Amino acid sequence: MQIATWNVNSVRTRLEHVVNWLQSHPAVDVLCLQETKVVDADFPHQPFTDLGWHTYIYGQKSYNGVAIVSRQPMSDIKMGFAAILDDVGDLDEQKRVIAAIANDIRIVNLYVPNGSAVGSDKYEYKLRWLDALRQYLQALLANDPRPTLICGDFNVALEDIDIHDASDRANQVMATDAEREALQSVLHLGFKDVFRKFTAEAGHYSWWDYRGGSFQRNRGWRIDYHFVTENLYERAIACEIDVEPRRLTQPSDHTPVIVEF
DNA sequence: ATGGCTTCAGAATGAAGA
Repeated sequence: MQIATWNVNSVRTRLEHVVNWLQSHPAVDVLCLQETKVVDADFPHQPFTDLGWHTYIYGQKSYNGVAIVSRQPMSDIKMGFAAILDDVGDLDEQKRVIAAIANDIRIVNLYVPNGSAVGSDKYEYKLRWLDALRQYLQALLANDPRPTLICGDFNVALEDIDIHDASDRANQVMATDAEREALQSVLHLGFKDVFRKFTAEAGHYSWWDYRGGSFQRNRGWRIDYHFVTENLYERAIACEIDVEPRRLTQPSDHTPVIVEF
């Protein structure tokens, strides 16, 4: 089984890229999308359903939004933190969480807030959101201990080797100790970075800034992940970043990451 | 260089992304 994650930076703008990619990667069973940037009523279901695929969406106007495209029907679709947590305050106003089950694997598709700038209101929101994610996953695993995968755009580089240049990381959003600690608190529930089962060295990235020729110079960040419970970690046989879509004209600034079990 | 691109929304001296 293959599961992929891809922040497409607008599913409507990237529709042709996404459909072509799925058609050229027939072994991918489930594709988790982030930053769909479209209200549910306007989501372009038809290009997917015409090819026999199933779509599960949780979107909003202009910003954020997550979706899952699956070759087979999925079950137990859960939108937002409120599907699990009682009091989520303002944390579901931005649509960033959708979960479902395929092949007895719980797949949680996430778009973690960016945080804007260290110390800003959005940065504080990001840290608060990650704490809610920890509570959400703790409750989810307690209610249902099946194999679980969380994937998506985490907007945090876990280690210095996940950044092309970490020298100023204390001042850089996605790289600060507080963000790493908040994400590690999530992972301490029992999740492991499956990419690192197969690849130890630096220089592998999933996002490159549109500006300054960052992709051509490979000045990237690895911020898109598959984190899996121990049973899935043992079952994983590959985890790869597919840089090819980043070479296309009018690309997303992120590229897909695929895990295979 | 509070920058450099790109998206959406809607008409901005914009907001947000990362």
